[in-house]
Amino acid sequence: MQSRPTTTHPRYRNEFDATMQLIQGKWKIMIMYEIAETGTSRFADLQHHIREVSHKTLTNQLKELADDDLIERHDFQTAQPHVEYTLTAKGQSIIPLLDAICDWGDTHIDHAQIERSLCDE
Amino acid sequence: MQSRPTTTHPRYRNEFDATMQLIQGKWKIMIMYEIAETGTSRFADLQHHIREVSHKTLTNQLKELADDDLIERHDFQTAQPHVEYTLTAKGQSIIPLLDAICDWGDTHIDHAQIERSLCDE
DNA sequence: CAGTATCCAGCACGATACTG
DNA sequence: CAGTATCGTGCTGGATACTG
Repeated sequence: MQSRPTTTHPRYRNEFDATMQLIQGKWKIMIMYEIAETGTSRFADLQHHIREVSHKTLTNQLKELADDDLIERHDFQTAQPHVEYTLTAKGQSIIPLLDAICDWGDTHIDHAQIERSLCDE
Repeated sequence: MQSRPTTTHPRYRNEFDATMQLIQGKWKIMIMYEIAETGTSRFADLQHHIREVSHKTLTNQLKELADDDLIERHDFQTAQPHVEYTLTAKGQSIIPLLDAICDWGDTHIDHAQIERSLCDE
């Protein structure tokens, strides 16, 4: 029904809600982290580093991250499909925030309840 | 009362996941903010300040915040029910993080898409 | 006033299979 | 390799009604 998000009414209740919407997917942060670490990642790379994510969900979250302008999708248009993902400026600007989230968890949450550490790497 | 099973197998994938789980409810941040501003809030106060939240959901999220030791529930045990909520030390420690989330949204998200500003208050 | 119980809609995510 | 499409399930949160 509704076509474009041009002059649509607000999609977020407040700034917090807005930020949360962008990073709330089950694997979005890990995807961002992975791309940030390597500089650029292909679809298969992400699949290998984030073992538990399903194919479909990885696709979806990459699409949402791209739609929200946090990552950029480069399609090399070759015979053998070749797509690379990188962080946008906006995406890079949010990394320190993700670090802060990681650090708070590291400091205030019982390590016994945490499967695998991320921040300390 | 109800104490959750003391099974110690990890409930969180990593620190980020852990932190997110605590603040991920639709109204949790607004609840935290409201309590932080006033110092202490009653159930009805929260209902009045966060108009859109349903009764049941407010109850649930307060319970989860309390279970996660972010807020504390004081029951005055009087004839007329009287319960007050305050932030725990852990709860107060997360406020700067919430501010950071708010600030990032304020800086990087189009204000036209945001219904009501929270950070600037 | 504060909390519980029940039922229900939406959606996020997974499993699987198919495409170029 | 990268991406669709389809189907199913579990969880979150809303509506409503009842309790002390």
